[in-house]
This record gives sequence, C-alpha cells and structure tokens, in this order.
Amino acid sequence: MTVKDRQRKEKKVHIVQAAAKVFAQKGFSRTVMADIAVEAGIGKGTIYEYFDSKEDLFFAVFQWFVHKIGVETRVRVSALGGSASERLEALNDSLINSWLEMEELYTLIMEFWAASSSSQMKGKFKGAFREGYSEFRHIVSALIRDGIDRGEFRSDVDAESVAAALVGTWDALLLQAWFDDAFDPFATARSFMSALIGGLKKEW
Amino acid sequence: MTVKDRQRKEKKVHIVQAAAKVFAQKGFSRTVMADIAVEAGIGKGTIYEYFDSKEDLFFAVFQWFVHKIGVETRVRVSALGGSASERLEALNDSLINSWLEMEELYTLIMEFWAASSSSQMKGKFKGAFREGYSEFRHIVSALIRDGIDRGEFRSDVDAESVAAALVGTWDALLLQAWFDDAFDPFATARSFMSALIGGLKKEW
Amino acid sequence: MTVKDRQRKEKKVHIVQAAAKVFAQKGFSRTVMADIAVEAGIGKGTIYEYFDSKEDLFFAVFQWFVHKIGVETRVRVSALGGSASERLEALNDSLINSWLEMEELYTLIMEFWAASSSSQMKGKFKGAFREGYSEFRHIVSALIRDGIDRGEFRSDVDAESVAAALVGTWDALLLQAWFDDAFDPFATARSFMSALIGGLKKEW
Amino acid sequence: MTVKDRQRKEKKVHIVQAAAKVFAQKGFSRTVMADIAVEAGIGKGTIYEYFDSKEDLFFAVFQWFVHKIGVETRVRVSALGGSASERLEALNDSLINSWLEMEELYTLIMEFWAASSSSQMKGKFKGAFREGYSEFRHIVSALIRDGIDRGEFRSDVDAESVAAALVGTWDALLLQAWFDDAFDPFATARSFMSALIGGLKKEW
DNA sequence: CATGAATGAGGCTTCATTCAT
DNA sequence: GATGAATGAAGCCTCATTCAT
Repeated sequence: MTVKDRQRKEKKVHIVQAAAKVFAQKGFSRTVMADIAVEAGIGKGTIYEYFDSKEDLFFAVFQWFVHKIGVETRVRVSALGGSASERLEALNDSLINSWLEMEELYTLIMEFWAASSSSQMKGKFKGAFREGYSEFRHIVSALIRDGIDRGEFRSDVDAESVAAALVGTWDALLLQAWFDDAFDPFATARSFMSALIGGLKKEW
Repeated sequence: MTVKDRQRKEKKVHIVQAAAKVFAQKGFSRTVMADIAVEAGIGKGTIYEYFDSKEDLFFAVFQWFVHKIGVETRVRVSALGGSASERLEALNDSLINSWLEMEELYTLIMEFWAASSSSQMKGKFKGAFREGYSEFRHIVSALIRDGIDRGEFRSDVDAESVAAALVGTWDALLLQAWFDDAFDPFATARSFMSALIGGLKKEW
Repeated sequence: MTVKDRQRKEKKVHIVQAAAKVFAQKGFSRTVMADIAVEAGIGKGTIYEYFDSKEDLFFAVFQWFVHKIGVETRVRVSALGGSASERLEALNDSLINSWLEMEELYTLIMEFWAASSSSQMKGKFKGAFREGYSEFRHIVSALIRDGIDRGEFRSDVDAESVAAALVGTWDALLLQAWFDDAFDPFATARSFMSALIGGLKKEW
Repeated sequence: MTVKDRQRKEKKVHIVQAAAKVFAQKGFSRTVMADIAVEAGIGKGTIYEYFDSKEDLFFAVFQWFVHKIGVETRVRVSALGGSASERLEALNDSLINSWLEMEELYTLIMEFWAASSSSQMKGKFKGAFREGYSEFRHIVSALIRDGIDRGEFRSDVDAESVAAALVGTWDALLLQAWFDDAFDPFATARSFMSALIGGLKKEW
C-alpha cells in the first residue's frame, strides 16, 4: 500500500509541475485543462483522478510553490556565516540570484496574487500567503536580532519592522525588474543594503 | 462638436469607474460585462460603443488607475516641506495613509499584475507599469538627491537604488497588510524609515 | 411592456413545445440541448435565456403538459350530458380516444414518472402529479356522486374509491396498449365499464 | 464446470441485486457504475466480466424483477381458495399488500417504463412488459372465467377485459399512493372491488 | 445612439468502458 | 478472473460579442 501511495503522490507532483508550467505561461484563466494534460503526458480525465477541479489544482500548484520556496530559503539561510551584516548581504545576493534564476515562475506569483483577491478560494490563498510572509519575516528578523544581541546593530532597531520591509523590498525589486529589463535588481539591492546596514549599525 | 466629445469622454470615464468597481470586486475573469453595464446603469451593448472589448475596457481601467495614482502622488509630494529626512518621512506617512484609504482597489492592482504577465495585452500592461514605477522612482530619487546636495545625506548614497527600494517597500508592506489584518504597515514603515534614514545621513 | 411580456411568454411556450417533442422522442437523458435548440429553430444559448437548466426546462414541459391535459379534460367533461351512466361511458370513450390521438406523448409521461422518482426535482414532480391525479379524481367522483344523488347509483357506493380506481384504470389500459399493439384499450374499457356500471346501479 | 457455472450465476445475481438497489435509489442515468461496484463489494471492472454494458445490466435487473414478480404472484394466486369473488378479493388484498411492502422498488418500475419508451433497448423492454402484463391478465381472467363457469358471475361478462382493467387498476392505485402519502390504496381497492364484483355477479 | 435578445464557440467536468497488472 | 487507474468522448452551461430595433 505504501508503494501505491508513493506512486500516487509522485503522479500528483508530476501533474502539479506540468500545471505550474502551463499556468506560468498562460495564466490561470487562459490555461485549459487539456493543455495541462498534454504537458503532463496524460489524459484529460486523469487530472480529475487527482484533483477535484481546476481551482483545486491551481491551489495545489500554489502550495507546492510556497513549499519549494520555503525549503530553498531555509537552506540558503542556514548556509550563511560571518557577521550579521555579512549574512544579511549574503542573503540579499543569494535571494536575488535564486529568484532571477526562476524568472519564468514570476507569472505564477502574480496569478497567485490575483487568485488571493478574486478567486473563489481567496481565503485559502490569503492564508497561505500570510503564513509564507510571516515565516520569511521571522527568518530575517532572527538574523537582525542576532546582530543586535551581538552588539553589531543598534539596540533601538525594530527588528520585525526592518525584516518586514526587507522582505517586501526583495519582492518589489524583482517585480520592478520583471517590468523593466533595464532594471538591475542586483545592483540596486546591494546599494540599498549598504545604506540600510549603515543605518542599523552601531555608531561609535 | 466639442460638447459632444466632452460628453462622450465623460461617459467613458463613467463606464471606466463602474468597471473599476466591479473588476475590483470580482477580478477580471469572474467579472461579466452585464455586471458592469448594471453598475454603470446602461445597456450591455452600450459598453461596446465606447470600448472594443472586455480587455480593452480593462486596460482603460488600468490607465485611469495609473493616471489617478500619478496625479495624487505628485500632489502629495509637492506639498512636502522641511529637510530631506522630514520630507521622506512625511511622504512615507502620506503614501501609506492614502493607500490604506483605498483598500478596496488593491484587488485591482493584483489583477493588473496578473494581466501584465498573462493577458494578451501583457506588453501594454508591462509598459505602463514600467513607466509608472519609473516615474515614481524619479520622484523619490530626486528627493534623496536633494538631501545629498544639501549635505544632509552622505554623498556615496546611490539615490536611484534607494529610491527603487523604497518604492518597492511601500508596495510590499501594503501587500503584507493585505494578507494579514494584524500587520500594521504604518508602524512598520516608520520604524524602517528611521533605520534607513539613519543609514543615509551623514555621520559627524 | 405587456407586449414584450407576451412575446417572451410565447417564446417560452415555443421552446417548451419543441422540447416536448424532442424529450418525447429521445427521453430526458438522451436528449441534448442542441437538439432542442435546432427543433425550436434557435441558438443553444437562447434556451438559457428562458430556462435555468435542462431540468428546469423539462419541468416546464411537464407543467405545460399537465395544464394541457387538465384543460382538455375539463372541456371534455363539461360537454357531457345524459344520465350518470351515460356520462361515465361517454367520458370513458372520450378519454381513451383523446389519449390514443396523442400516442407520441406517452413517452413523455413515462419520463415524467421516472423523473418523479429519481430526478433531483422529484419533489416538484411528485407534487404536480399528486395534484393532477387529485383533480382528476374529483371530476370523476363528482360524476358518480351525482348518479347517487339522482338515485341512479346505489347509495353505498364509495364514489371516491371508484373514481380513483377508474382514473387508474384508464391510465393503465393505455399503458398496456402502449406495450401491446394488439391490445384494444377501447373495447376493453367499454366491456369493463359496463360491468362496473352494473355494479354501481341500483338493483330493483 | 457445472460448479463454476453455478458460481458464475450466483455472482451475476449478486451484482443484479446490488444494481437493483442503486438503480432504485438514483434512477438509471444518475447511477454510476462505481456505485454499483461498491454496493456489490467488487471492483468496477468486474461488472464488465458479467455484463456487456450499463444498459445490459439494467435490462438484467429488469428481467430479474419481472421474474421475481411473476413467481411471487403465481405463488400468491395458487394459495387462494373459496368462491371466485372471495378469491378475487383475496388476490386484491394480497397484491396490494405485497406491493406496499416493496415500496422502495417502485422507482425501478418507473425507470423501466422510461427505458421502455426511450432507451436504446426499448424494444426488448416493451416486449418483456407486454409478456408480463399478458401473463398477469391471463391469471386474473382465468379466475373470472372460473366464476362464470361456476355460475357465480354473469355469463355476458368479458373476462379478458375485466382482467385487463383490474390489473391496470392495481398498477394505478399503487402509483397514486406513490404520489400521495394520504392516499390509501388498500381501502380504495376494497371499495372498488366490492362495486365491481357486484357488477360481475349474477342477479337473481 | 442605446439597447438587450440572440448567439455559438469554448471550457470544465463526468463517467462508461478498457486493459495492463 | 479480478481490479481500478487511465481515458476521451460528450454534454451542460457561460458569456463576450453582435445587430436588429
């Protein structure tokens, strides 16, 4: 039975990945179930053996995406070393880098945003987004608090707020890069980080 | 004839505003033309006297929105006074404030994002977004450069990058607030600004 | 406005009649909306301007049918004259006759029966059937009671029961005729009526 | 091999009974093969080892039903004793009784009726119905003819017609009871029978 | 100009049936 | 023989768009 369960799970993931690709290319409403079936190399009806509806599948793609990002980010963070400033800057580079590598998935995020505001499942989407952002903020704020604790950053810094802003900044720089090929999120982020870190550091 | 033209223009705007409301409530694809007609108090066919298609109307809503935001922001900025730091902080408050006031329109932006990545008109959407962001960055970077020129900010600050990051931060804090009712973008933004401005300022 | 309403009603009836024809030929589930549209000479989507769903249309056909039968029967009964026995026999002839004339609609009734037991709207179907039978029984029992009041029939006859049985008998003889081309509902009904009326009449 | 054949037959009957239950609950088209498999406690594919198609299975259910009714009725009739009148009345009670006991199967009959008028196999259904009714009429008419031969009933009574009508009456009273919970087929049938038998009996 | 009744292309979903295991 | 995962034909319904009034 466990073998069967595993196979079933693998097939679900297979479909989800095929769907992710098509959704990323065409967006949710312009995507047709038949396209996903073709992409996954299966019959149209088979999708419904694994997912209840198009929306259900879309949400599964969303969850898979959130999970994937979460795992990758945690791996990235755990690999960091050095002072808090160095780790922040390294995280900055690492994140921007990894996101630039999966540019083709930006569309998905925008579709997720739209789904979180107008889909019938908007509650579920919002909830998952909320948790994802929350987790990400905690990772970053822990890093900043660590800098404060070490005496590297000023003690009057509001770690939570700065973390929230940073998280948002990464988001938004990539968004601007998405709109503007001439925009260099990498350079922009570095310049910004150096200014921000200047503001965080203890003056003496 | 000019009178007629004016009337025509007014009716277009009327339809656009009605459409904006409905699109904001239901998103693009779940919105049906009939709803817009009802909201505008006109016949379904009349919409097609003013717009070529649903997408065309949606793009008109987008343009109207971008224009509206642009005007409001410029007005807001031109009203600022004081030192560069003070003006940045005032702009921060002002922007967050004004956006919180039109929460019901967030949905629209997310729909615009989605449209800019998957709609048939994605080129047009991306272009308008690019220009909007660019304009906004210029406004903010001018403010920062002014601070540098006045000797208030450090001369090695990259005004463009910081501006880009700030613009993105506002975007993204509001997004996080959209997902999480417990998230206070106002307080977060202020804390963050004070840290950032600390990093911008000349040490002496 | 009344003109428009009238036109709308006429079109509804037009669709109902087209649908009745197709449902009678193919039954409910083998009937395809497109067939009805073709039969009615309209577009597929137009049906949905007048009816919510296939089931809704089917129920409308049912109601139209019940109404039609009701009206025809009342007309038939009101035209009867003579003694109670004569009127019963005349009604017998008249009903069998009229039903034989619309043989092509038998299928509909059987579909209605099936719908009343397994359709999602079975409650509504059962209710309408109940009322239809009830009305029919009242008509016949009134006739029999009249015969009792006139002293033509025995006073210990249970008019309601006999009416119910008679109504059922007509139903069932036609059903048997439907199954068996060699079965003559006309002759059978007459023989039976004479025996039954013999049992109703006062002996003296 | 005979053992295997018997086992095969038993399994067929098992499936038929499971199918009968599901068809009775949901009707033909709303029934899905998977439900039947679950009810029978077997795999979906197994049904196709025993029956060619859904329609084929449905027809098998029909035949099983007709057979079952036929056997039960013959048993019932053979148990009757007394005068012809008494046997008719006893048969009346017995039939109504037994049908009331299997109310949950009425739905099946209505489905069979519908199938006999619109299914692809309507010829076969009609044929079986014809034979079933014919057999039933013969049973009843034999009873009546016996009454005539004994000098209990009038010799000018048309036994065939009265039998046909009686058979139909039972059918239709149960149908009316199906539609109307307040309708008492038992009492109605008895009152009717007494009137009818009065018309059959010799006056002297 | 304004309208809304009519349209039909198109998509999601169901489910009887097949067939590899 | 038994199974149930896979299939794809088929059908209901939606809705952007048209056009006669």
